[in-house]
Amino acid sequence: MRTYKNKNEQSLPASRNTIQRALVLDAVYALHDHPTSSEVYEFVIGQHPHISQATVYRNLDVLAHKGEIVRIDVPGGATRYDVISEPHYHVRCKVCGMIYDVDMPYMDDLPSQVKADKGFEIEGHQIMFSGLCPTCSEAQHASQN
Amino acid sequence: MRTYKNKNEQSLPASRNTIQRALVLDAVYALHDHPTSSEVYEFVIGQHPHISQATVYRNLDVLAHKGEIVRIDVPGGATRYDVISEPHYHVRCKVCGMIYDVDMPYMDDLPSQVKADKGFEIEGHQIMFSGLCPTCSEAQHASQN
DNA sequence: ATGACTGCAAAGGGTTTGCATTGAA
DNA sequence: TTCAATGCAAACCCTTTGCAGTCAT
Repeated sequence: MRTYKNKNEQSLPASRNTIQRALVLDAVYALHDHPTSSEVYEFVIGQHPHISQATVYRNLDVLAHKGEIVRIDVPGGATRYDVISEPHYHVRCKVCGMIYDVDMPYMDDLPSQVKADKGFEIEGHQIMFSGLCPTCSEAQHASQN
Repeated sequence: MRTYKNKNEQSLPASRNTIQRALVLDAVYALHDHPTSSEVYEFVIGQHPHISQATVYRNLDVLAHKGEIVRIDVPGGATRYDVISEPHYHVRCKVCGMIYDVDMPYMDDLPSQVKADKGFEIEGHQIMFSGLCPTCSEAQHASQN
């Protein structure tokens, strides 16, 4: 079972190493493909049947705030989580909603290209491409006879 | 009252010019600052008290599909709508959730920079910056004594 | 006359919250 | 001993849907 580490102890309340939290962290690593909160829940249920959904959601949130995992807020869809890795962008299939990583250099300097005329302090950015995944693209062509 | 025009008649069912639809279109133009669905609803209620929420939501969807307005799916927040304009990017204030336009060139060629090794057909992209708006930034500094 | 559109209310998906209890430190 | 974390259920926000009645064409 993955050991829990608190990277940002300064600003966050003391945390405890509970079985539930470790299982949630494990699940995100085990599922690795941007699981949604409920996919994490379903996975954890398999190992710890009495865990409640609220605990899973709370722990995903706590782990994301601590920097143990990354939260991906999906426009118009369920929140997904990812393991820590190099910053990168995502594509979302319009049809099935699946999220994939995109092979493209990360633009660290993008925020600096924004003319901050309004006094907005820009901290980060996300790029979400949209399109058709190979599976759905195929299905669509097939259904057109 | 704004006149309703159907730009994509080929693929969509015949549509009718109802008072409700015109009011919804008007509201998006009147509010102009990326109103959420419910902000549009609240606005329209002022002029047509008996309109139902479902009608407003349905019309926003219809108008977006017809290309009369633009839908902005906000990660982790309510859907917003915008008038038609040049494609552009947005910043979202982490604290108040308000969306602002960003003054930065639109990168038409961005999808072409993605290595389409997986057979993904990329059609579009959205960039959402995140940060602190001037108002919330000020409030935060003030609260730190 | 037809069927797109409306209003209403109910249901839906995803997430959060209140609260009494438990358990890691 | 303490208070962060848990489990449960209910509440929450935003959105969609079913359906009978309406009205633009």
